Amino acid sequence: MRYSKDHKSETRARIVKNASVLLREKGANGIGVAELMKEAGLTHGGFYAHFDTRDALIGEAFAHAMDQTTRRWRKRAEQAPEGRKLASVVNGYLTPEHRDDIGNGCALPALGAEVLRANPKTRKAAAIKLEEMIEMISDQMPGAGPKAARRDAISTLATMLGALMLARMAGTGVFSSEILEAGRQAALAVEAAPKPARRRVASRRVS
Amino acid sequence: MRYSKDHKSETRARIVKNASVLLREKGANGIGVAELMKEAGLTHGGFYAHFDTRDALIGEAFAHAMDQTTRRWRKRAEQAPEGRKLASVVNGYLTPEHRDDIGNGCALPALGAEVLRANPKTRKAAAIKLEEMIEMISDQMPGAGPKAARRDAISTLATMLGALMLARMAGTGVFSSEILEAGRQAALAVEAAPKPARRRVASRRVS
DNA sequence: TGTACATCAGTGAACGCGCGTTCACTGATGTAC
DNA sequence: TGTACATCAGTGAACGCGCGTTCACTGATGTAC
Repeated sequence: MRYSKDHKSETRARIVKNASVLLREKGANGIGVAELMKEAGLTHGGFYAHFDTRDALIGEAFAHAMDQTTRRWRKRAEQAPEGRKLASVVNGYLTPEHRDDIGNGCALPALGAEVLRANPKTRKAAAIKLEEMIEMISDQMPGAGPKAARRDAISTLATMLGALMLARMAGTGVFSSEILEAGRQAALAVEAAPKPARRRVASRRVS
Repeated sequence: MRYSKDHKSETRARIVKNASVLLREKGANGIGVAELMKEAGLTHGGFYAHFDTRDALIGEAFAHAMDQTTRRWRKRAEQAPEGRKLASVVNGYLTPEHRDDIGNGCALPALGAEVLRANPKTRKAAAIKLEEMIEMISDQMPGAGPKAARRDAISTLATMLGALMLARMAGTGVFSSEILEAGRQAALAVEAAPKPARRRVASRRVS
């Protein structure tokens, strides 16, 4: 072989990694093959030696972004002392730094709406990875049973993701900081609260 | 005039309204001028008699979607009995019907990520409309002072928006329903809880 | 060891298509007289 | 009332540009002998 043994697979991995950042920043329709290859130090023609279509790369970039997100949470939880694991994830999530770094940040707020417009295979893969994320958070949820832990993991994740999105929409000023803070308090309250038996909510009323 | 007195302004309003639906469904890069005009029963050439550029319409469509969302919440709150106003908004929000109707649904989950990529004027307008939304929810928040009401309004909105996004990512099955239910419980718990003085959360730790 | 050939990651010109935008034109209806 | 003209929302052909994709080619290096 003309290059190092796995030169090609390394190039491919680099393209996917770069694409997952650009995907989060600009959305699936915002990134072009030429730009992607340039980012990897190559020219556009070589793209099809690595991927069948642009869409195939997009799918891989989605998966990469979600896996990266889960991996980051897991690492953060592992490094935190017992009883502070979930708080560590939440506090690392709702920060100005994360708010301002969409490309390297959580896949959910950046790609949640995008993934719905992707092809069925990509959507299915994303749903499975979302399951994994919830399980990961659920594992860090203190007290109560596994059922309550899962339910709280879902709502905590929803609050985190929602607060980050709102904070981004609010810009970078005090309004945005206020949102981050409110989100942190709510997310941390779930685990911190000495839970009274949570009463069942009245049956849903559809408008 | 050849047509009814405000025929042109009605046509214009129709284009904006249709665009705001398509915008939520397909994203800003997913809708073309020709498609938009066809939707309004016209041909593409007439577009520029109504808008300077495609981007100008996108901006108006963003604003329309957000205003429509706020208006819907306000109406729902007004129709609910005292003490059930926020619950009415939450219960109308986290439903399978809303989950499955992105085009006519809340602007936040559909456009939150999109708006960040829009031009500064549109972003600024969105931030102001987000303020209005939070105030609207805050007005329905029972108990506590105005400061706590605002904080709770923000976190409730974050949970609602986040849960709807997660539910959409999860598809339409039991996993998705589970997310809607967990989100509803968490959002309703904020107002339902006989709030003990909520302790301040320990200082933020940035990772 | 040296030489001819094979391999293949990457190059860059070219193609076709979609889309935003322009523009000369249409035709229905209001207005002037 | 009737006729000529003005207005203007909407039409549809055309243009230019960007982008996904194709393809013949390059050139560096491994392999056969």
